[in-house]
Amino acid sequence: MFVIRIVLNMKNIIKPTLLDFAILGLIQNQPLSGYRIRKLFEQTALSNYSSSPGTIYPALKRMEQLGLIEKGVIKDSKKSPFQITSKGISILTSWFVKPIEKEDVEKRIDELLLRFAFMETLVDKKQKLLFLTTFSDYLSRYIKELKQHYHQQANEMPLHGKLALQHGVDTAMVTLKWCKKALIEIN
Amino acid sequence: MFVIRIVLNMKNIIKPTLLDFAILGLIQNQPLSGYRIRKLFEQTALSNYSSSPGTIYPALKRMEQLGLIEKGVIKDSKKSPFQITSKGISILTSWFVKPIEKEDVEKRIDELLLRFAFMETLVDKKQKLLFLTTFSDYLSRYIKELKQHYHQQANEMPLHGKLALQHGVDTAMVTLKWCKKALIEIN
DNA sequence: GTCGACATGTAAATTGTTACATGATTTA
DNA sequence: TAAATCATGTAACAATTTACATGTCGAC
Repeated sequence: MFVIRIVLNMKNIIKPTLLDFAILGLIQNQPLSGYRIRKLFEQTALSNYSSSPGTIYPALKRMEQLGLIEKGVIKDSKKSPFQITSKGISILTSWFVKPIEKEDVEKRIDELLLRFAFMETLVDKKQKLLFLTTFSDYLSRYIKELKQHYHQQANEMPLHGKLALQHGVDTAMVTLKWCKKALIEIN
Repeated sequence: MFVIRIVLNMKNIIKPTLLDFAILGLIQNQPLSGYRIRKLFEQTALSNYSSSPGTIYPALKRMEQLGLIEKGVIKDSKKSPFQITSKGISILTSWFVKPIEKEDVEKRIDELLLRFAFMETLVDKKQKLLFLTTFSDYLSRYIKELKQHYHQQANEMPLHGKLALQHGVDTAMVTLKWCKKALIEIN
């Protein structure tokens, strides 16, 4: 039996990776060369993202082809660092304001933190507050779930399992506290 | 110019992925089918690891070929869940007792927690204590570094940058506290 | 007898890692 | 002038995601 597979590879749907967003976030304010980006990734430790050339340079090429970044020319210099395009800004902004989901809070805290870290200039105060309150709400619910799970299962769980789960609760709680703090600072 | 590239693809050096270790950890005590493993990954939420069939089944095949797991046969049942082999146990154990490095604490906390969560039965108390104390030590140093970084750079940092960094400090500190608690519980 | 859960897989595309390779410029 | 750092890439490989595909079994 023959199956004709129609691939809907819509080129207008751009789905950058976390690494792509991290790069976009870094260059949103000032142009940076691939090398500078790598160094920032190494140093700031904010990132789990690899800074190896085999990661950064292909990513830059990819994003240039997608029109998210472009090579800028600097007078009196042979350097041509990458700068963000308006398309890049719009993609980055829509990442910032994308509604937070349950799963984000349970599995992708890092991504949420990255979004927050870079959203300073591109979104307004209202959006920032919405981000933090939604984040808080999902965190509260998640913590409740974890605690419930703990109390129901604690008897049958091995010690190390309990402790690992406890770590999950602890970090979720401290993140919740952090949200409250951040809400105050933003105001 | 011709270059003869000698590829040292030593087959005796097995480097399982985190997903592999998570699976090994799950089946170390009881055999599980691929499906059961997937469900556990979905439910326990302990894991960021994907539970899609395209992830789990190839991983199981890989590990079976490496001799880390094998299909066990259950009487009165057509099911043949995977069980860990002695080779699997030894690989898993050496992962547990692998010395913790600075980078692990700074970038791979998740992996450390996973190691801890599964090491209960396969390593002795001394190793567990060593694990936690080393973890603590690196965490303390890391927190010091982060705080130093914060105080040096805080003036020039944008608000969101400061807050994100603060979150890093907060979670590192809560993890340190967790280590102390766990040390007491283990004793 | 259909729906949902159980159960296991494959294929293509994408991503990321590791290792190699090269050359310019600065600094000691 | 040698070493270190700046700077940019490629190639081979390994791993993951997404989507497709199939079949069984029990419940209602």
